[in-house]
Amino acid sequence: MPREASAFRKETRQMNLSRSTFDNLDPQKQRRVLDESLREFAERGYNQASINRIVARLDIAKGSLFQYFGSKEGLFKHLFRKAVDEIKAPLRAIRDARGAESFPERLKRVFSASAAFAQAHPFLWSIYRRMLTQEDFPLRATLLTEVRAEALTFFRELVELGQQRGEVRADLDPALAAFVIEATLDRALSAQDSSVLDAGLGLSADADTRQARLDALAEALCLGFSQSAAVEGVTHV
Amino acid sequence: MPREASAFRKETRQMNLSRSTFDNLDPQKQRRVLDESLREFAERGYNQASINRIVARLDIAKGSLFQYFGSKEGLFKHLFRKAVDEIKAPLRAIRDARGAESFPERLKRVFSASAAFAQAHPFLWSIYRRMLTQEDFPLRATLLTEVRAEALTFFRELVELGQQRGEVRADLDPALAAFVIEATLDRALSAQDSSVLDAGLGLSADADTRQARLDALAEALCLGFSQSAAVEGVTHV
DNA sequence: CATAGAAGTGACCACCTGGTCATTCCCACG
DNA sequence: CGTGGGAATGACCAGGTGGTCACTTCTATG
Repeated sequence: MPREASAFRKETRQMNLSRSTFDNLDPQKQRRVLDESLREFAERGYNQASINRIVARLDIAKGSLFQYFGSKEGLFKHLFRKAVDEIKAPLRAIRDARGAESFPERLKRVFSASAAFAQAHPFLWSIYRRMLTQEDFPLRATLLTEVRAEALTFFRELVELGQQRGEVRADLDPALAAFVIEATLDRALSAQDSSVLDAGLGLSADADTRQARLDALAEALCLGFSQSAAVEGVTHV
Repeated sequence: MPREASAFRKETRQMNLSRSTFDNLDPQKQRRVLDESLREFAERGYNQASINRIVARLDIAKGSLFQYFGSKEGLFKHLFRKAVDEIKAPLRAIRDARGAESFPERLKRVFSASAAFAQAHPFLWSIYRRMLTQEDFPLRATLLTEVRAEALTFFRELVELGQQRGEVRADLDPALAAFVIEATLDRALSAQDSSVLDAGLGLSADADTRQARLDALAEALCLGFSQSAAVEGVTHV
């Protein structure tokens, strides 16, 4: 750590930017600190996460962490801000991937892309899920509204696009459909890490099975449960 | 509290059953203790729940609680056992409500009955949800296999019954449909207490709107998203 | 009334938490 | 070399936690 770290020090010194202590740190150290903290929050949730534990694992003085972020909450906010940005990017990528695919194909693609993201960034995903369900995070309302609105809007637009193409029932409420999609996807993603949540569906099994089950879920949402024409008269109003 | 309490004491003494201290208590006191503890666990989750706070609210010595239940975990398990029973009962009631209704009607009925239960027993519902998503409860695995398996089985049977009646597509995987139903319902019930989860759908609005939205959700699941026949060729394998 | 045995009590314990700050260390500069 | 100033440190703090236990209080009974 000495060589490059001191080189970086020199550089910052020369630029004489008086940023915060943490910003002046060797980027490698920054990453190490952030990664370990993220892991702790992801594994334990906000309240159970322990600064002492983080510091011990980093082999760093406790005072340092507080010098960097001011407080536990400050550390968490810093982490989360970064996470939100990292989550937004791939979501946008999927949205902007315009293709000639049909609505069901697109939906399947979104499902598997999301699953891949959740698996590639387990800590981010874990923190997001904890915030959704755990109530006592700082800034929960603000952050959640922000992220969730983005996700629901994304799904809504997907549905609306399908309607314009005539692939999705015109009388379907896009917001409602988005709600169902998000609920199903969320549970499916949770199930892939937890066989007890999976309950035998196969989402926590090997990659192929999982993929097949995700596709089947998307398809079930598209086709619906009902035997085509027969029931429509009964159910509609 | 003196009169009836001492009468109860006498009674237990006469039966000379040497049950646990807590069992010998005046039932009213038992209920008070259980209710307040349930509330604490529901509001804070297992780890954040504080024995000190419970005891203070009950105006009881801390030693007493530990005499009753041995430990924090003991108290929780006691609570939990009672809760599981109370959750199972209404589920069975709904299942056994046989009628001539069509599948979509039944599904709507299940949705609104569940919503009613969640509203009538907010503490039970809150603990159930916390355990579903929070990992660090004692007995979590037990709960999930016991209660959730029951719920999923229930939904699966509902779907299978619909298939026998020819109301539900025969090629639909009942377990998969149950998964979607449970995911949607769970999100809907969570949304009714939290406008941030609701995100404008109307589930956290007044009773009428909520009811309408729940019905609409059930209907969307039945009809599916796709424009009837057209898409089927594309999506199915 | 005396008493055994159960119920009730709260000071106390070890441990852990987030947070502080006087001090020391480090190193680029003049 | 000496020095200025940012980075690093860890003993220390007040407060909260689950849990203990020697003690008192109650009361149904002989």
